[in-house]
Amino acid sequence: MNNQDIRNKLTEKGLKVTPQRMFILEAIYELDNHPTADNILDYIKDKHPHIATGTVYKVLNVLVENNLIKKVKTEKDKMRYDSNMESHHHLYDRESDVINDYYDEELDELLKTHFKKKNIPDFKIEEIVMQINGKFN
Amino acid sequence: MNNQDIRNKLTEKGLKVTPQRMFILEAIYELDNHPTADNILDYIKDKHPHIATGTVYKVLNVLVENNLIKKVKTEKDKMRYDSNMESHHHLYDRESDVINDYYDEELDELLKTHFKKKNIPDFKIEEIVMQINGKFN
DNA sequence: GTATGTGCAAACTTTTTGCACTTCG
DNA sequence: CGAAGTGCAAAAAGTTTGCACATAC
Repeated sequence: MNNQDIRNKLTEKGLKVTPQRMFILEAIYELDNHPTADNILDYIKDKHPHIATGTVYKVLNVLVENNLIKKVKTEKDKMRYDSNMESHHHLYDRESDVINDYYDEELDELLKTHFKKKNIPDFKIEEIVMQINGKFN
Repeated sequence: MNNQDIRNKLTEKGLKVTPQRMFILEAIYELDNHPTADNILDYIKDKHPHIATGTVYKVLNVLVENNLIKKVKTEKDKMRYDSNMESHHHLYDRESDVINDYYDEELDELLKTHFKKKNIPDFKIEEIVMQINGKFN
């Protein structure tokens, strides 16, 4: 993911390209382990000490609203952000609060078939995210 | 779920039975739609105006640690609590922030079979919770 | 040039903490 | 009686907001 790609992602959504937005998106792609706002702020502050905390939160909200990133919540309090917009699931370790992405096309196919025949009354499915809780070793 | 049942749940875990713990557990069973700490506090304050906010949070944490209830996270800020300890999944509507329980034994069986043959390296699965995002109508 | 974004600090919300007092077993 | 739980108020932690100034297009 180079600078031009990031720039394109913003312009595709009709968002103005600002240095802050570039840094923040870059940070989320770089910090691949579902960073918190704080992680992102730390990462950016090294190179660009003048960015404001409020700006980071505002930009993160704009990015979420424009489907460039996703919010992920764990059982800890902080909100975390996910740059991965493809269909994927999460392996989550309560103890360490680590989230890893999990891809499984066979599983997705299985779910698709299952929910095609098994209709849920009064509910229209848009997306299925499995949270697989357990322990890394 | 009567008072004696609730009392038993506490004693089984070796927890002291206090009025506050009774009210809080009762409230979570009663407020079945995955209440927030605030919902619980409101519900209890009607009958027992002297309960302290700090106590509610402390008790909720004790109940979670002792596997009497679960934390449920959404994309919103507040933590929510689930009295349902059986294996089940969640239907979640982002817009209204409503969570409904979803039971599907056939699905659970499917998942069990799938993950038996599909081993995830370096990870030991303890529990699978599906968050099915979509819209209620 | 103008709409939009940013910096900063203050405020807000949710949750935690410390400590004196109370209660359960 | 002693260990554990509660109330209260203060504060911590995370996030949002308002407004003057700056910048992208």
